[in-house]
Amino acid sequence: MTPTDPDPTSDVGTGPVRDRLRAAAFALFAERGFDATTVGDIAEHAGVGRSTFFRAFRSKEDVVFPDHDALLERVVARLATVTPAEDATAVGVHETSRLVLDHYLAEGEVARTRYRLTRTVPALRDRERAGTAAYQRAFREALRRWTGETPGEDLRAELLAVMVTTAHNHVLRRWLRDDGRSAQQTRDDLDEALRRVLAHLAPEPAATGGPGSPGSPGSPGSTVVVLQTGLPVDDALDRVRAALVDRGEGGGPAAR
Amino acid sequence: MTPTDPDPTSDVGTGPVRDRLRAAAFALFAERGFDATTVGDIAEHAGVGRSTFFRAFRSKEDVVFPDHDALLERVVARLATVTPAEDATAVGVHETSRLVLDHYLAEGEVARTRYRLTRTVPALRDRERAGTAAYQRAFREALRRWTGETPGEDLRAELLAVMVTTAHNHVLRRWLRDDGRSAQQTRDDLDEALRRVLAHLAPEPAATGGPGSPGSPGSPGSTVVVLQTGLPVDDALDRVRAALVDRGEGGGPAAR
DNA sequence: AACGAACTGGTACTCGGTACCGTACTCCCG
DNA sequence: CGGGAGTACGGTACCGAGTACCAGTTCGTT
Repeated sequence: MTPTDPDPTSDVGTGPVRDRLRAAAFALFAERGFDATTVGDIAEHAGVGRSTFFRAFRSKEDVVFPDHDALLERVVARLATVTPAEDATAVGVHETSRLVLDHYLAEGEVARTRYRLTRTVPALRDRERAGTAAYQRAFREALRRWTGETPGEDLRAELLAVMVTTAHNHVLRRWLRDDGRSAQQTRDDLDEALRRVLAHLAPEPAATGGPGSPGSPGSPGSTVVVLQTGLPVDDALDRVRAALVDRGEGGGPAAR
Repeated sequence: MTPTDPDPTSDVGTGPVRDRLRAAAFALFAERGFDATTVGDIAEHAGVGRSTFFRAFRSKEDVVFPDHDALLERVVARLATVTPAEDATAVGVHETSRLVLDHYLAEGEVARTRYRLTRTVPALRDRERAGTAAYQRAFREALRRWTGETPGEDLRAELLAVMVTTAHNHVLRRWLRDDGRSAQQTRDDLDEALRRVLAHLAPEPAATGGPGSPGSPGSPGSTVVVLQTGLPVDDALDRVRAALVDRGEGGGPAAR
């Protein structure tokens, strides 16, 4: 009598109906395109009623983005373990990003099909943007816990978060386009891209060296020195010493 | 007889009807909220028919984002003059970003009202994301012309574009939240934020020391060394020397 | 006066999404 | 074996955004 529809806020749920609906949807999308395919078409093609479709998926677009929420939860959970130590933050962000990449790599051709759709249909494009925005938010909040709440530091957390997701998506898209890059090569690409990005983790990387740019002191992190390539080592060390003494600091190279 | 509806692809067009519609829309949005306001309500409240609304605005959301396209065109036009010289790129990006900021500053309370709406309504949130994505694309293409087409350089253009728009939106949002920051202070904030970002314009700042992480060699740029704070200077220099010799490099601190 | 362009209102339609109702099936407990 | 109770499903009705189309009005021009 009293209908007890299960969990309308989540579209998770395994069942043959759900699979048939997804298969029918992708078949019709490939045949007529996304916009020209109505929900009624999909349901009819799967042999179920229209109501059943909306019970299995929250919306028509959700057929294309099935387990996005679950992955996001895993990301948030992983980032929750990030501690305010620089190294831990770096590896935490790195591993979380790797987690997302591996998810899509495991999807294989499914991910590529979805990519082709998102590149074509504006509605799906927007939907994917919302997804990456959710990831950015997760990374930003995690980084904010480390960088603190000072306005200047606040921007840095936002920049780092956006850089991480951009680097990840860049590498991922390259694989999705299928340029013959293997999964392992793609993972290596992510490692290299994130190394470039996470070098900016150190506090105020733009404030080193040149006179007149003091940079924020304190914060139990590290100092970044930018060296030009091609000079003798001893000469380089002299300048490093001068720069360090000038700022009243000392340190040892952090192994990263 | 034969209907000659003007330019359905653009919603630009000045007229008293359009203004009345916008006024009525914002009044109703403030009163009942965006979702609870139907297009029929807006039209009725403005004293026109429902068809007239869709002739003045492409969609219900377009009432909130009126001249977005025009601003984007100005951005693209300004960025088209960016030349492949480092300094010219920096000032070009800087000035373009400033152009966008000034646009919103000139809007005043209108921009703040829109901001409040976009923070509340998910549909408008998505719409704004699409807008920033368009800006990012414009900056990315402009920067790509400078950084070239090599895959590694490609990522750098994307990172810079996303950093620029993020920094811009960061300071803009701070003003939109109305924390008592004046327009001139906000412009200064943008200057400072963009200085931090555009410092990364230099080629390949990311090859870091540390054993086991080789980093990309070559590339006539600079080397970044991360130092932990709190150690004696001499000890630090020993480690720096070891790291440099290990990589077969030398350098001097770059003034940036 | 005639004519056409531009603007407008109204009607009808499509489609995504929601709410609700009734029903068939299954499982479980007495 | 029989009867609730929960669950999954189909069907219907409805709302609102957006589109297509038609018809009336005004205005300027010849």
